[in-house]
Amino acid sequence: MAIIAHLDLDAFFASCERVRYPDLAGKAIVICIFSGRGEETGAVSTADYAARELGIGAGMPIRQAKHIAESADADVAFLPADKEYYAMVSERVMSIIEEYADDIEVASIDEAYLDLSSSGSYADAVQEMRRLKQEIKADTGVTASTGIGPNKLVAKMASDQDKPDGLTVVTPENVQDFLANLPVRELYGVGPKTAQRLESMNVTVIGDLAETAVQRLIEMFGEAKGVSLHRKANGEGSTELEQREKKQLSRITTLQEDTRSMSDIRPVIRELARDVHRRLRQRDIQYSTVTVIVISSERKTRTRSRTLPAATCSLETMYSTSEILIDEFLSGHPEERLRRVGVRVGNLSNGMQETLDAFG
DNA sequence: AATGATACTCGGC
DNA sequence: TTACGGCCGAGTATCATT
Repeated sequence: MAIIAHLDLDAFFASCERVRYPDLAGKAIVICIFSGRGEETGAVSTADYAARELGIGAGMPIRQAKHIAESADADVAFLPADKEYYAMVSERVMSIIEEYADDIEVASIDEAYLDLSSSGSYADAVQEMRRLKQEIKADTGVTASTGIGPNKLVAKMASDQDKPDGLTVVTPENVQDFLANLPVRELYGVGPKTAQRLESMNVTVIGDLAETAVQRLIEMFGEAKGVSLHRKANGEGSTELEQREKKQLSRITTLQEDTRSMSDIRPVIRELARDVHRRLRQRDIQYSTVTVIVISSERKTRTRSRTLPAATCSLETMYSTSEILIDEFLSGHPEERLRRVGVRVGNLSNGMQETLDAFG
């Protein structure tokens, strides 16, 4: 039987900064993404646990977070996000994790799954994870919350139970009890909308969901989602770890001011495209879909995309396609001004696309 | 009707 | 009083093809 662990680095970006700047000891840390429009406009990316206690959280406007910090007369450091540095720390952590498992799945910059099946027992898997947590802390200074279970779903939900720096084990015989009393909202894949619809069916905890006839769930949510909810509520999940390949790459930014003028937007789009292109080259990847992301003055996000006849790595194609898509969007929305714009490429394939002219 | 590709939105972090 | 980023993958709607 499979034994799977999930590991989640605690308030990861904030932890990285604490490692880099030991003088921050005693202060709460808030990682910010500044929009560049004003001195302190932007949003919170990560709040460490001390900041969370004050009521500061991810997604919150920086101004609001600062207001909270001032009102509480708390000592809070607001630092700009440095993603490249966090990616370096993440790589070090992931390479430590690799030494502890036959196979790992890097799920994101701060999350990974481990296949610990060869540990033999849950007790041994627990010992392995204790040692792993210690080694990560000793080598990189960051802490992790971990969960162990019979599949990825249970392991991930277990790792959510005790944060920061926790370790929660759910053995196969404990899966039902573990899930039964948790609010449905905590089931991975249940957001506010699904939770509300479940509420209307008098389903409030995962145990209720597990007892609901799958047919009823299908009627409410459709075939795919109904079956998926039923399986998850019953603690069923995949034990297959995947070698994830990036499916898309994007850059998005906030414009200096709201505009619908192509002469303002074009240079920005080009800069974003150049950056996306640089990252594609680094990885020797080609793309065949270009998407532009636009956020209007009213904060409404929309996208327009186009799939090309063939994969390419051309920067010129990325420029021209994104400009056409932006143009089309503006023509279709003559009243709207844009606040933010982004460029995304998808349908990625590994390079090595030899030209086929030998056949032509 | 079934299948797969594409286009677009949503929400987690 | 309000305050508002930059990513990513999953989910869903829609379309083309058979």
